[in-house]
Amino acid sequence: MSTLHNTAPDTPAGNHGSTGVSTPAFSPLYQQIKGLILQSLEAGEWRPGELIPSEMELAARFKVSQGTVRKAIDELAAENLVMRRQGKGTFVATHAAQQVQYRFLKLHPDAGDLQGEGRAERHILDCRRLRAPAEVARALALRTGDAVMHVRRILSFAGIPTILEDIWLPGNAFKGLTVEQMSNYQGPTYAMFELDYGVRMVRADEKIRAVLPDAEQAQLLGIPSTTPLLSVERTAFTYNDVPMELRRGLYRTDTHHYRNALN
Amino acid sequence: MSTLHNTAPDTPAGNHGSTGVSTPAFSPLYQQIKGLILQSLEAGEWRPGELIPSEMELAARFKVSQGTVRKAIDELAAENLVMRRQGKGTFVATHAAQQVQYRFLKLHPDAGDLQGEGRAERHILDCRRLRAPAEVARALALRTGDAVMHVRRILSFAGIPTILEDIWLPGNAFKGLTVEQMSNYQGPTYAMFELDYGVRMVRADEKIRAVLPDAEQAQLLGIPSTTPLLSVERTAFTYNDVPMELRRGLYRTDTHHYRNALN
DNA sequence: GAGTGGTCTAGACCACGCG
DNA sequence: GCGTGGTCTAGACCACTCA
Repeated sequence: MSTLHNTAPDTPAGNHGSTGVSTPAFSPLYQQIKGLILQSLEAGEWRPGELIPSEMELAARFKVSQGTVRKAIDELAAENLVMRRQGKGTFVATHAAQQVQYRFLKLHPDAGDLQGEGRAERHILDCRRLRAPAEVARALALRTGDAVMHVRRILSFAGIPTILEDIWLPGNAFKGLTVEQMSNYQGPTYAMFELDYGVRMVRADEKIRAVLPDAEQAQLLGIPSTTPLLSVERTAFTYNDVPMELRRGLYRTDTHHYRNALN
Repeated sequence: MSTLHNTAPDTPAGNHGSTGVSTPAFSPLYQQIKGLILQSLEAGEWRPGELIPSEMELAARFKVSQGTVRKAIDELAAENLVMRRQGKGTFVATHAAQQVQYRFLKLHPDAGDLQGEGRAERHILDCRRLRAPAEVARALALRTGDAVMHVRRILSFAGIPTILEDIWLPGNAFKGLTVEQMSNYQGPTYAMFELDYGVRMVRADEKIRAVLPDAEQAQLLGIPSTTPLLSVERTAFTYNDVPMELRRGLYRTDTHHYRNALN
């Protein structure tokens, strides 16, 4: 029963690696519990949108107090991996959830507090399997030449083409992705990834630059190639910091802006 | 002793406004404690960088358990208003702290993992008092024509002018700001604001666009006016969401990029 | 009314920093 | 060795949801 306590005399559970100790690496119980819950999430024991066991149940399963499970879940909730709802339970987070749709999209219309404003219309230009260029392979932790899926699409708001996006996905995980799939699914693309491919994007990094479009890009967006655009290069990760998507967006910022909250 | 408990029969402390009740507005004890600590922070009872009373002391002061104070401080720490250090105590956050310097600056060199890389050299172009244009007044919650301080400066990295920045500050709070002050202070400008004006920036919002510089801007940065730049418009707030700075930066993104973490 | 998350308490013990 | 924040527990009660 004490395999988790690293204060236990014989079977400490901390990271007592057999390697030369460089860090004490004390890990509190609730962190270990968090790790176990995380494993279950990765393994798909509970799927996106589903209810996970109650705090009491988990406490019983792991032989710790409710408070300890609570603190573990607190952190998972802070990282948007689960969502708590008082009176109902704790749910596995999903991009399909109404409250957090388009969580990663930071482009907002300048005026419109009418953020509903009619969701983006998507126009898929291309969707094909190809060999990963060096840069894409690096971002996705693949080898150059490995199979990747590539999607190119345009997002329009109120009929105005606003975002030109290139998306690269690991070929293995996204085998068989089609234009129809990208077009027809209602709601966030990331929700479709969860549903159809069991891949849940958990966090992302973005690198932002100001650029001028080349002739093709300008033409696709219907703007002169002297209009400066935001280049947003996003790497999205699943559990365990595994990169699962590289996305390069060109954003028009004459009617929209990228909004960021600094804390 | 029970003025804080809104479960107390007679003197509930919740937001029982005399206005028509639209929200139950139940507010847990730890939130109320957080509010009280916040008041002390605003009032300057403890100054940036200073140690605040221990959890036990605060628990005694507010007549609650340590755990409740703890949860209040947890939230303050999560919002970067205080910093905990095990074994030492809890400190009022400051932009002068080594660990969080330039917390709001998201522009990073492309290659240099050498993030030390020699801090920015500042070149102050201008610093004068003037009457607030409409747009500035709106952002700072002033009236058009109210006095504001305006600073224009260039930040260079490795000798290359990279950021052209215009800063507007409320004239009242920043009376007497000089070029020398802006130039001479070593370390973050926000740390100087804390030290010399008792104004601590707590959070900020940024609106980002891609733009082309006008002739003057291009000349100041030493680039052709066909080079697209990042326009970063920041509103920074002190306690209580009071806006205290409007800043408009033009960032070169040929050698640097704006980095953002999406959670 | 039963079940879930949320709050609050009191007490014990641990890890850390410093004199 | 003391004081600080950090962890863990056990138990009571509150707020919310739903049948």
